[in-house]
Amino acid sequence: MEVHMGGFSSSTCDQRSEEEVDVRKGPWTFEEDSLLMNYVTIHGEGRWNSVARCAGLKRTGKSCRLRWLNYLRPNVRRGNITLQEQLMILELHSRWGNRWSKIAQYLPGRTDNEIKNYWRTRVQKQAKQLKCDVNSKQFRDAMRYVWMPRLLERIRATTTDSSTIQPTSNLTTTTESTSTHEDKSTSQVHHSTELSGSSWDSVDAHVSPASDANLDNSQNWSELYLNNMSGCVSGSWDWSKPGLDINGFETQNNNEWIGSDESFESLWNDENNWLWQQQQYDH
DNA sequence: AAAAACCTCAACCGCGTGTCA
DNA sequence: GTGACACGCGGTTGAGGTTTT
Repeated sequence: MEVHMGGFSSSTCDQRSEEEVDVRKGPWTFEEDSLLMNYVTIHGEGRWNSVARCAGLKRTGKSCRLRWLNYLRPNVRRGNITLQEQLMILELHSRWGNRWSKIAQYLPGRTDNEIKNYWRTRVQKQAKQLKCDVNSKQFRDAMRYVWMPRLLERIRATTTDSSTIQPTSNLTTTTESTSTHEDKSTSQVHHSTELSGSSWDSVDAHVSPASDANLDNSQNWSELYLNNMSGCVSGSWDWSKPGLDINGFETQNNNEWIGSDESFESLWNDENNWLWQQQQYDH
């Protein structure tokens, strides 16, 4: 379906749209990237079908939009998902499910596509290895009471300034009282995962998505979030709160993103062992 | 060294929603 | 109110890279 809308309607655009018949698919070339980058830099985002035509690209508007958002857009973060980001993904997914774009709002520079891929390749793989559904209570509990506390500990270990992260004592206790304590797990997990649609909306109203303007605040932003998370996974988090109170994060000082990815793989290996042992124990 | 299996992630697709004439 | 179109989202695919056998 070829669309001829207003927007960037110049004579050259009109001419091109008449000539255009074939649409390119597949990986983008350097030349295409350059064309799109230059055009959007000058004219701005939006009207993607027009962008495709006027920039001289034989691509669909959709394809241009996706390429821009996931790759060319400034401040796109690439590379391994950090421990902090993993933790946030787990937590936010427990609240919102597969609302990737929503989750991505709280991970500056990360795209919904990246988060979605992370979830599918890493998290769902874990569930598969445990032979349980990713949405099952068993797996959710494992995430909340084993995996997330472990992540927090890892984060603490890699954080030079530990003053903003709570002591591990809480976490250790939590880890030791994992899914064998059914009642405790149940009450908390249910609070986090069985919110009604309207509750979700009220959560939205209390949380400020990270914007391009505060990308550089990511360290303190994540640290403050993690402070909340420490309470959350250790059981001291008050689930009756309407949402994450992270509005203030946006006013924090600028700092580099903390943590490293060096223990990323070992974390997963550790986690495999933890979860596997947990499952064996439960059985 | 080569083949097979597995993993990652960029990109596509279909659908729902918003906007505008 | 309705239709056409743009946009955004989530699910899915498959090429290419990596690891295992």
